[in-house]
Amino acid sequence: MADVFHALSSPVRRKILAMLKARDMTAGEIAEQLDVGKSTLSGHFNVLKSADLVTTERSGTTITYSLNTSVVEEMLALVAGIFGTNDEEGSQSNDGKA
Amino acid sequence: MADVFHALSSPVRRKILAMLKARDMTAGEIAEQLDVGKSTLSGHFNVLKSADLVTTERSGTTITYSLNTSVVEEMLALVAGIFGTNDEEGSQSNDGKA
DNA sequence: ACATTATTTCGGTATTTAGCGAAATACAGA
DNA sequence: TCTGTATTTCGCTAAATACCGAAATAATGT
Repeated sequence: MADVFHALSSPVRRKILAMLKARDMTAGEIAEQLDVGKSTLSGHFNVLKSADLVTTERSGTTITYSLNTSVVEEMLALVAGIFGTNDEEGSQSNDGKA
Repeated sequence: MADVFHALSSPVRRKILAMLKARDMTAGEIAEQLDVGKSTLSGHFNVLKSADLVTTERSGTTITYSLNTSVVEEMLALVAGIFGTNDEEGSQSNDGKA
């Protein structure tokens, strides 16, 4: 999952992850602390979910977000892949432009 | 340096890094293999240099790019900081939006 | 000084991203 | 079913990013 990097490239999203590291939180709680609109937050959550960095659990009307620490392993492996000595990155799919 | 993530978020840039892992290359060599314009490549190189992921060395008219593996350590530390158990990330500077 | 080669900067367009507020959806309780 | 609360989706705008080709810059050799 390469777009973990994209997910991590936003300061707002990194902040969300840092908050989630401390404890699970609902979207509303996070929105309050970050003075960013809830709709904007929702977009960030989608990015984080797509990257599999957070998991959600619904409890009534509220949805609680939790950090998915297991993905980090994959990410570190990916980084090690780029900078390490294996030869897997040649198959990283060309961008297919022109 | 947080924008290492931004630098790594582009598939083209990851590919450049993977190529550079194999051997040092000039901008022209990389441009040939990636079928992306040289001017575009130049932009990517700036991003990679800003993130300190590559170093350059001029030899006559050609500039050779090399991978700067030492930055990876910092990056992994940053990742560990977000997902680990220290409490440093609260100080990640608020985005100063509104 | 001129020509050649390598790389970058410049001007431009198209796509993506972040952000907002308002409306829509989802759920639970009365 | 209606109300209230929580979250997401829907236009929309502004800023950033990627891309190109052409022109400019840098370095070297003649």
